Amino acid sequence: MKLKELAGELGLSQTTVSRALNGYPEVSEATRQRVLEAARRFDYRPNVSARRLATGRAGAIGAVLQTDRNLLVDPHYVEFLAGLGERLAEDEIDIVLSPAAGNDELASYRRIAAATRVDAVILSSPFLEDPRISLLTNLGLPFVLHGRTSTRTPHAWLDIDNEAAFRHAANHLLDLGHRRIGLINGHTNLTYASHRERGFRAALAARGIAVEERFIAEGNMTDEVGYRFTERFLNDRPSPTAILVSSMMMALGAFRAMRAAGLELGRDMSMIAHDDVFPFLNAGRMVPPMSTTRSSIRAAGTRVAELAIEVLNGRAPETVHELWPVDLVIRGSTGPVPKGA
Amino acid sequence: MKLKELAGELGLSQTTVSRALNGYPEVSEATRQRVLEAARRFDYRPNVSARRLATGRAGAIGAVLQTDRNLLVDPHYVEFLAGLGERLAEDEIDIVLSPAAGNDELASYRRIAAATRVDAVILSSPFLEDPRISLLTNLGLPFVLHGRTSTRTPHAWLDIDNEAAFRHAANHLLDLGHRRIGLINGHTNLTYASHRERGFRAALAARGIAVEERFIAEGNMTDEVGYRFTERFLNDRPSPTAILVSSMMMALGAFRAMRAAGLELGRDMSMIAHDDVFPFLNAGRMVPPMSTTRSSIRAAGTRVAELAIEVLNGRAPETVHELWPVDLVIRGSTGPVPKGA
DNA sequence: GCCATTCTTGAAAGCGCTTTGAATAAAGCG
DNA sequence: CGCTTTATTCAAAGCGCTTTCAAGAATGGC
Repeated sequence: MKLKELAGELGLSQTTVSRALNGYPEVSEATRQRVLEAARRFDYRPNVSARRLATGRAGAIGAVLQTDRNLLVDPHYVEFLAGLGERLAEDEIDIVLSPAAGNDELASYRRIAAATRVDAVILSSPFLEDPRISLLTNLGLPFVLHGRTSTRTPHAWLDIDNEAAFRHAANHLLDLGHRRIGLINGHTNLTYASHRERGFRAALAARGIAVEERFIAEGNMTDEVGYRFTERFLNDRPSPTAILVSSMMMALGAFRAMRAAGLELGRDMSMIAHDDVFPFLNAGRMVPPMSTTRSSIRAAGTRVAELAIEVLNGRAPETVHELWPVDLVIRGSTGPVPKGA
Repeated sequence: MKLKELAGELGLSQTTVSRALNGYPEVSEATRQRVLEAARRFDYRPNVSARRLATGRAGAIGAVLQTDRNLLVDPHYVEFLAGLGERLAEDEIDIVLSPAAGNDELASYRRIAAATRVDAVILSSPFLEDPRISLLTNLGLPFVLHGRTSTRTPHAWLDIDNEAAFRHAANHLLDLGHRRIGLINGHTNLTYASHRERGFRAALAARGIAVEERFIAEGNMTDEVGYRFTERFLNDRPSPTAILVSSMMMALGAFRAMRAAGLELGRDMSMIAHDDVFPFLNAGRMVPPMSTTRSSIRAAGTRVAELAIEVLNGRAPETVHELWPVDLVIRGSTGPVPKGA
């Protein structure tokens, strides 16, 4: 069933039917109802390609899957995508995934822009200096960034307040009496990791406590990396009495390392981890329950989708800035400094 | 730069230019070269929507993102997607992601079929009884299944030989003298998990060894679940001297649990885990190196993409069946039964 | 009751590409 | 050399939808 046929059935022109279906105002209400009813009855579905050709819109938003940069082909990103997709589906916008080999990443954005298969793209996990921003701006391909960069080019972004989150977390540990605090972070060329480190340092500095550089580590946000850094910290005497960790994955590894060292989390050592709120990884149900800085990455995805839609509808990208506060959730993995430590 | 303009520049018709670019034989080699050169020079990019409209193909393949079923929004699936996308990109086929709420999953496939935005879909992690197969068959939407079902409806699939993999793994443990062997599996309503259990049971049965049901467990393939089951196994005396584990994630948890119980992996206890070959989780570099049943899920994605393309090009889906053998890689996490166990 | 508005509707012209059917030029054959 | 094949090229007709431009019908003001 195509538009022409439907129009034929109704004894109307394609024009009118098209308008009725797409909610244009210059159609009488009676006609619109008649058209909608018929469309339902004949199960009419507009041909997407035809519509896209006619409107010049792709009806899709792009996301790049970093197949090489391990870091991003990870649960954090998937959760974010889930949120994104949920919202886009409401507006019948597809999310098309472009896998990109890490080294020619920019080339892949160029390809995306040239191919005109998407109306906008979503950027994630930016670097402090991220060439994608100016590239896309120059290419004229609309985008919304999840995170921030130090780039001056104005653009749309949504981010969580990583700096404040880690400042508060560190403050909490300081309040508990901890003085040797470790930080297991993501790679600090990534903005969020850099912001977290900044927050961490700020908290210590505010109390005149020197940061011990050997207790600051960065790496992929995986269990394994969490394990190794924690192990290293613990072999270094005097070792930290508390650590701040950038992801729950890393926290799992850290936890393992503590266990392996015969330490009990929450008693012998404290830990606060950043929790992106994965459905399959409940910080509150762990043993002991994990103290976290918490912000749903899925919710961020949903909102980013919304912002992208607004931008496509004409909202000026440079007016789109959202900075979300982050909850600090104190549970059993944090406690006072053990005696004699 | 559009086709018409390019043709104008060349003094050729659109027809000829189109054919030259698309590799049709009825163009002289000289002309083809001239056209290709000009296309490069003018950076000509065909408009995808136009091409899709003209060819009647969506130029996209669908994949459903289970946003509710925790299980699938997971690293395994992402790896698979990465492989899929890599291959599809070569043929300029988009992969469009549809997030689906778990309960109305079938509805979302119906929507996809109705929307005609994709030429085919990819199915993953099927259940033994999976209604999607007959649904899609009835809807006439081509698909390739990664995995198998017990459904009789003929269709295209690619799977790894999970049964043989776990049979071999169990056999290896039996050869080492183990008699109490545990199995930590994914949910057995999923085919692959069911096949693995079957392989496991077959191996024991072949040697006349009774399976101890309390050492068979299934759950989400996460670190946490691996931890809990292993802990449970170890508290049950006599406890298993070896376990078979369905994913590396679970294996990490199992490892943690052993550590916590003061057991050394590879000496006090043996473990073989299934390794989907994640770039960020190297079984060989763990301590001790993990013995695994190994099969790259990314490679499977690549091949599934290829098969999907073949199906779209006319290959009969019922002729598309691939069963991949699985490597058994013995490393340090397996050893003989400890004395006195 | 007349003319200017405001509503509704339609014919037709694209959107940029592929593909059919035809025409022309070159080549092959006896 | 005349005629059939074969190799190249092209004009034009879609693909199914949106949208411009125009026109007819209905409404309103005076």
